[in-house]
Amino acid sequence: MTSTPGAASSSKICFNSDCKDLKSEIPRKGWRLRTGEFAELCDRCAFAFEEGRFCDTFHLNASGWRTCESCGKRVHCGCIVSVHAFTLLDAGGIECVACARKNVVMGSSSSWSPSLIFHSSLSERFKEYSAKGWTQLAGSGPVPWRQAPSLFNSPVTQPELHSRVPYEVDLSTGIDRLNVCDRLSTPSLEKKKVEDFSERLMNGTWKPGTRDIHEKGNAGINCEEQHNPCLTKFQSSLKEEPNPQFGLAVSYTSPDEANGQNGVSGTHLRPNPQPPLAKQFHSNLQNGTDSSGETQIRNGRPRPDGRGKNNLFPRYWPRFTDQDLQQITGDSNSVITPLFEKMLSASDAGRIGRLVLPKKCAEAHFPPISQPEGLPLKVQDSKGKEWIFQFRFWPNNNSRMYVLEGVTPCIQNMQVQAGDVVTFSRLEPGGKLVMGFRKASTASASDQDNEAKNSNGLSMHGDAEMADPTSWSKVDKSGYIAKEALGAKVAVSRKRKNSMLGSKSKRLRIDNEDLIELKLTWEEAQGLLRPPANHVASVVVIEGFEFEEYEDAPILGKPTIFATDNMGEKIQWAQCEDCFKWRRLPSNVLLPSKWTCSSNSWDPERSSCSAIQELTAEQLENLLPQCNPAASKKMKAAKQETENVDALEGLDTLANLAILGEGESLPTSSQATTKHPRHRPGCSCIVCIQPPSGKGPKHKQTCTCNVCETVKRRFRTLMMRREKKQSQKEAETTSKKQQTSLPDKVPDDDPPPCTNAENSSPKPIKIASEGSEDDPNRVKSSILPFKGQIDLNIQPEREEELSPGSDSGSMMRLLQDATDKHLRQQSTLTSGGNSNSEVSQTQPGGGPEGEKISNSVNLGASHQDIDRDHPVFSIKTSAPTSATG
DNA sequence: CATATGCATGGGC
DNA sequence: GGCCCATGCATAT
Repeated sequence: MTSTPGAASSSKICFNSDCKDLKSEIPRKGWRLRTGEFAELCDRCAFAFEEGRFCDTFHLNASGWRTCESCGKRVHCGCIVSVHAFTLLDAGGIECVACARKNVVMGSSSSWSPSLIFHSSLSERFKEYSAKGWTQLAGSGPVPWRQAPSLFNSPVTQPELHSRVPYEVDLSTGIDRLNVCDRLSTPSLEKKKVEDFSERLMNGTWKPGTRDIHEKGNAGINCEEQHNPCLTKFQSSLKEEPNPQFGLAVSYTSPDEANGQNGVSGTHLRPNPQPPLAKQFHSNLQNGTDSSGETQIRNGRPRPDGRGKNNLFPRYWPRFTDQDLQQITGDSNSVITPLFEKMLSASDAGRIGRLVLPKKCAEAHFPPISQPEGLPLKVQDSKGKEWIFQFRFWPNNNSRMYVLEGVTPCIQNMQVQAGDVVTFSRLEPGGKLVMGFRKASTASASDQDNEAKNSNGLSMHGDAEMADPTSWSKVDKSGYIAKEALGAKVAVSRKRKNSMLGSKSKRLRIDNEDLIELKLTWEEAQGLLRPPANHVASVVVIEGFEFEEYEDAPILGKPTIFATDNMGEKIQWAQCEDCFKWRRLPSNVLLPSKWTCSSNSWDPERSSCSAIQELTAEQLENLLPQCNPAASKKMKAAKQETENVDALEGLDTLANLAILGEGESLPTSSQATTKHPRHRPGCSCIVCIQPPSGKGPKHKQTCTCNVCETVKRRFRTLMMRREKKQSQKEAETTSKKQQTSLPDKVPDDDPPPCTNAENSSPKPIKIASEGSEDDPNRVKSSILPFKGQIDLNIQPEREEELSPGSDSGSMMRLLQDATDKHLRQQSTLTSGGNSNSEVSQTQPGGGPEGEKISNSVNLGASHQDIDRDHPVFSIKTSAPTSATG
């Protein structure tokens, strides 16, 4: 916040309206403002603030003072300055932060802060309260929304749990127990309370001076995590009320139905669709719902089954993007309230037409049903088209399994498939249930079409959006409003290589490396891979292509947006984890997955979250869409487009190679399906990996999306590396280059398949055996050589194995071809061209000789396969662990 | 036999 | 040990 200009810093006067002093020369940070900046104070005020005496000093006569229930300390609860100083208690009253900490019982408590209470826009919440019933299917008409009941009905009154209710809004009023999540038992009641609350805000408790208002505003919108430029936009898009001071996270729950179902924590918080909001939502859920939800006082009825947790798992937290919302709401004045979302499983997306609904979500957001047959539910999609599903449940053990039947048409219409996410929201007014979707990866319209129809690959992406700058930028997290429609642009091929895996192995365990490689999505890999710290990827230009080499295993880094500034200088934009502001950084900078402004050593003036963001929302919007194309920047090589193109097709294969570990490395917040064992981003489970149909649209060869670019880049790198090693090896093996024509295979080249050859010996795969499976093998062979060299490599072999017949095969082939070409050229250059070239043939079915030499060098070697007489068996088969090193 | 339906199973948390 | 839920699978159509 230093000298950065900004609302907060524009003035030279202390931000504290009650203080007329000049700011400290060295700006002193105060509380965080709505903009994300921090109030800049004079020394005195800053000191007071730091000492926690600010309110004592300046707000002494203001309303909002309350007493800590634990220590009796007086705490000002009516301003943004003090927003973090206390915690609202479930049972009413407040607790100072110090006491709250001591009493924190819930593990998740740490994730939220009292401020969260104020996060969401009030208007939103208000609307929430006024939610009506759902529109049910024909004839049924609006149905009274059921209360979210039972979850909170738990008779148990765990006092301890009550200790902290994030959502509780009780500004010393009678609203004490207004738990944001589920306090109101009836809409009307809720509304009333809300109004009451708002009224109070306007009146008594909160009536502050202008400054206060300002602060409040901050509190309402900004507190910790909302600093999104988009917020404003978002709000407007949602038609939020003009003065959303506080965001009451009150959820609306309807009276529980008689069927005894337990409502889940209900809708609880309705996060704003924005990233920040989403985050907030999460917090709320965790805290409010999860933690205290059960304990909340509800209307009573204990859950029959005694289950207490109603928390909607993170994986179901809505993470709508503005885009999503806008898409859904259109231009109407409607307000969309995200309810939950679910990543489609193979089953969901299959032909069966049954979409399993998370129990809690179903109970919380859908009309209560007491009979297994359930009832028809009318749902509108983002295009306004209405669908009628049968919302029902199956008795399952002592519980229920909720499903939406008849979703196939809709699923197909939306062109979503396993791995993609369907979202459910409520549109107000009207309470209409709206179903949206988010492709695991964005894809071009055409691709989408293909996907839908072919059901090609499952979306490997899972939550790829996180990783893919493109999609990623659209994610709530980014807080950036993407304009593209969902599903828009990039065509990321989602080939699921192992389509076969799915059906047979239930829950595939990804024990072997092969599978592991599939854990990351392209986007993820592309967006996150970075050279290891301290290791700038060396770039070698070969044949017009730049190859980045990582001496060490690449690491996962923070996705950034590469761009070129006005000066033509290459730069990259990174978003702060804390304030979500985008910061401009040198293009060559590698950021840790979690990066914040404070780490912005490249721009001291913006090394603080308080510093204004250089990019305007508009610019950002413009920038983001370019992500994909932008990715092309990385692609420096322009030459041989054609050939590359061929290679590109196989790039996806490489993409898989370039997969590190699981989503864990991904930005935590980005995990769409948090911890879901099966649907984690990058998850290689059947759902995530296997498309129902096993087919998937491919990216065009000319695609320049980030994913493709990355893949290409990696491919180049691999090639490069390989070349390098090869040349070294050659040099070593024979000083006589001439032999290159038949580069002796390096004796060692046949490292036991199982063992990874060392990098030192780039063992190209000599033979790719061909056999029937050649394609795969070939590919493998070609790829294998790289393996040891780059961690990214995974064993392509596996892929093949997994989905022999899948597209991967062709991709592999293409890749192989590309590789071969490349090698050929190389060999030609070095050895003057030889028979090697022929090797390049990637013919899958290649004849018996099918040996493929991935490396020009090995050509000879291949023949000599050590153990294998038959190319067919070559390495691959035997060695799961990539043989080569 | 193909598909739809409903419940059972079992892995993961 | 219980719950959730993806999928399996027997049965019905």
